[in-house]
Amino acid sequence: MAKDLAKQYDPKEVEDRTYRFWLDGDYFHAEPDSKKKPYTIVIPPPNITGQLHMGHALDNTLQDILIRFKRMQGFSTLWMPGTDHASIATEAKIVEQMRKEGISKEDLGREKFLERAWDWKKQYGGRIIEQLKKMGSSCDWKRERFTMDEGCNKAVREVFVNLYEKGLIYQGERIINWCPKCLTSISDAEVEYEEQAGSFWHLRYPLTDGSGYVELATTRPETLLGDTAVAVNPNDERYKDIIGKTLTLPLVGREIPVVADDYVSVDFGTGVVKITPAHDPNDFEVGLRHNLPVINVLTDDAKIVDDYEKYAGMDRYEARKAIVKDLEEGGFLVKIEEHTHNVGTCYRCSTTVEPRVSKQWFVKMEPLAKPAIEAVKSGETKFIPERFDKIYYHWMENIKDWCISRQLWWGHRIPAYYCDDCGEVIVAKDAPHECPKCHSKKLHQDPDTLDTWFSSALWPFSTLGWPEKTDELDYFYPTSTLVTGYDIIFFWVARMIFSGIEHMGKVPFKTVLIHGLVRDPLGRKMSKSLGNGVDPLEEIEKYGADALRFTLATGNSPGNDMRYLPERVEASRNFANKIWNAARFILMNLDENEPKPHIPENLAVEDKWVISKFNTLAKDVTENLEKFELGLAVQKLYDFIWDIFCDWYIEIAKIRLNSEDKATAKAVLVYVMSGCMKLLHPFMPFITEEIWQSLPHSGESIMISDWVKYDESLNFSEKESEFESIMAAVKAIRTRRSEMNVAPSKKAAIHIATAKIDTFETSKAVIAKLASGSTVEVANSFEIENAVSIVTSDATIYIPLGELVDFEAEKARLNKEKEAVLKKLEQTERKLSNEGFLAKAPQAVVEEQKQKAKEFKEKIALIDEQLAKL
RNA sequence: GGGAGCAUAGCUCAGCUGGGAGAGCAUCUGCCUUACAAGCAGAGGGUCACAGGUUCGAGCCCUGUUGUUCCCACCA
Repeated sequence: MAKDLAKQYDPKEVEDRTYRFWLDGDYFHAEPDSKKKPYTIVIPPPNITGQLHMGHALDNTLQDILIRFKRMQGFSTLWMPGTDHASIATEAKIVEQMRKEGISKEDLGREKFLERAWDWKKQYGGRIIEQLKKMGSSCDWKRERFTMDEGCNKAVREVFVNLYEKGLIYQGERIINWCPKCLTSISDAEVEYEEQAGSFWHLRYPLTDGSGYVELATTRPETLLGDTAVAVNPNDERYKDIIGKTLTLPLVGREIPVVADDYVSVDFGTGVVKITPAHDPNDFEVGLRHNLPVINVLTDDAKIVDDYEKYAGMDRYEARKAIVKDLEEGGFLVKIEEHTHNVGTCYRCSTTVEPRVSKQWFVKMEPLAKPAIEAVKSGETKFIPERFDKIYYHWMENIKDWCISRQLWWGHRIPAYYCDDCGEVIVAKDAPHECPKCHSKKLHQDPDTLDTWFSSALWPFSTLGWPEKTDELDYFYPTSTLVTGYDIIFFWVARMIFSGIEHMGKVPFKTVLIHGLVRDPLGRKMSKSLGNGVDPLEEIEKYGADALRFTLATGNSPGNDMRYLPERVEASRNFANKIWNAARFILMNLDENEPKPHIPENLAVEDKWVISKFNTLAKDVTENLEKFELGLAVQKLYDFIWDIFCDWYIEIAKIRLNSEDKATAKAVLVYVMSGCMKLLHPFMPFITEEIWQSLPHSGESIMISDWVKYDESLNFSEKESEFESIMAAVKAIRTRRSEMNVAPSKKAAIHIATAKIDTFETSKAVIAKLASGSTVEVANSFEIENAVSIVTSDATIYIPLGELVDFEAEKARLNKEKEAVLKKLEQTERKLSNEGFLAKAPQAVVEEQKQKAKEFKEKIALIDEQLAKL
């Protein structure tokens, strides 16, 4: 940053250059260091298919703020980066791409398909990493990982085998959620429920003995083909005598029993439920209890199977229409009601999922969930904000076994092998050469892959080298803070917690900082289909990365959503510009060999005021950051820099820079500016580095400089309040002049009558400069004609503005002012006359009120004095 | 059906353990004051959703109501 700078800050000129400088300096890299304490964050690995969106921008801004803060505090700070293979999302994209070329997965074959997927990874996997760099993210890129790299693969196999051997992974024929479009099973967590308008078809099934009909209602008439029973509540008087009888299934002609089961509620619908064990999770359970056959009537892609000639090949909704029509014609349809109900959809493609019985691999959850609940209850892992505890407990306590096998090719292949001769199942880290039971060499591996979240669950330790015993694992695990959105607590956070406890014996992180979603100005989720997403890269291009980061950090409180408004980025950009210009001003006043930042001797009152305020700021910002109140911290920095430093201190410094005493003022400017850059650095890394480098400094980079520490000896509270008297006078004069429409160019003499002569005498020049005074005189009292009078709590100020003075207006104004003060005095006195208040309120609060009452009374006296003169 | 969040200035939101209501944007007035018009100085604007309660004192704590957003839950 040279001294002859542009009036406006140009982020484009600074950002890439500065980022390269950091990389060249290797400042992002962390090593285990016994002399330092570790601070670790693992990045939520973005999908290789992904492009940076506002959610990433927020998430990574928060992480970078914490990382940079802790790095400056002297921790050995590791931010572990990487990407996720995102099995289902990536596979879907590649299949889609192939479809456009007219090729199917089967055409290509597994091996070729995987080659293609790896090509995709090579081509696009790095894209989002480059985008994260644009944000200024200080990740340790030397340690970048991928969920399907060799180390992670090894960790996955290790975990699978461990859990299998402990009996915590098993294979079973169960009802699972099936996506007919993705053609794979998905876990419960991957199903999203949405309310849909549907119908309730009332049907009647004839009793086989010809004694009548049973009426029931269903939302899915097409599943009738797979009905193997009808159920009623055992206590339902209406149906007591048909329990045990059989019905003839319409259209199919199969005889099915009437069973009694508590699952059926007496007061819903007709009290009769058709049971289709193959296509409904509840029915499946009922089927188990009553030993009912399971008849699958749908294919992989949700078409009717060949067994039902008439409907074979129809898709489930077509079949529904045909079946309803046939039921109607056969006299089995009683009526159709409108009915809204929850329909499960695939979280990736939004297709309605089809519950389906199939053989899958599962993780037994209960034994894993228990210690994971305990870890949060005991405070080993803390959620911020705390309310997410409850959500977590509720999920963990009601968790069902986790279906982990996927009928996909892109992912970690399940390390299970089957003997073609004897059917033995072998689960092993490495492919076995022969069957341990019958020594056959004819083995084949399970074709399925694992749920993407299976490998991300291991991320906090697989990235540190587990299952090897590495120094990194020893030093950086458990990690310190996990930063993520509330939308993936179940998918990821919960699973990392139980995995960490199970495989490492320790929770994976101490704190989980939860943030909300970034929404559009109308409060809607940003989405591709709505087209309301804002591209962070475009915003960076337009306003700079610092402005974007500042916007996302400001006003963001943990767990809450925020709206992204263009005006706010603009305001942030303006703030960056403000800082830039403050720096320009300071630089143009510095000498070639200006000393490094220090606190000089002979501080003036305003110096002590600003230093004391800055000292308090450092304390507040540090405390806020330590409590994860990033939004509060950044707000305080904004207020200090703009209001206290720029609008007051720099303006005052202008006087001093023309005087004898300029060295002190320069030193204070440098000290405070440089310190502000440090405190602001975690939030706005680029501009702060640029400015810090151009100011006198020691060290290579601001990002590895020492954090500002609060220093009790710099707390000048008396000088603060002294200077605040001066500020109050300046503000009061400005307001009066403004009310009277006096141009700032019109200077006027200022006379200050006060008991605090020394205080005001010292700051005469300041008052003259900031309040447009031609001269400033201070005395115990003045007798001045034709003057405007202004009363503050410790002074009466006269400004002879001759012709502008309107005595009637003056009188009215003074009376209005008196009125206002009287009201406040009344409030205060009411408190002070309350015995409860005097007896129970803390002494300090009472004293404060007494002091106020005194000040109000003094001010009223001064006003009365003025009124008497008019 | 269960649970949670939110409701503060025209708009978007802060307000950290209860002690005299804040910011940005927008509006109005006056300023090119030698860092910044992406700026400076000033002004207006709020029954802190509603109703109770606890307390000397409530935007903040408790109860209820209304509105709104979200999460969880297999009533066919």
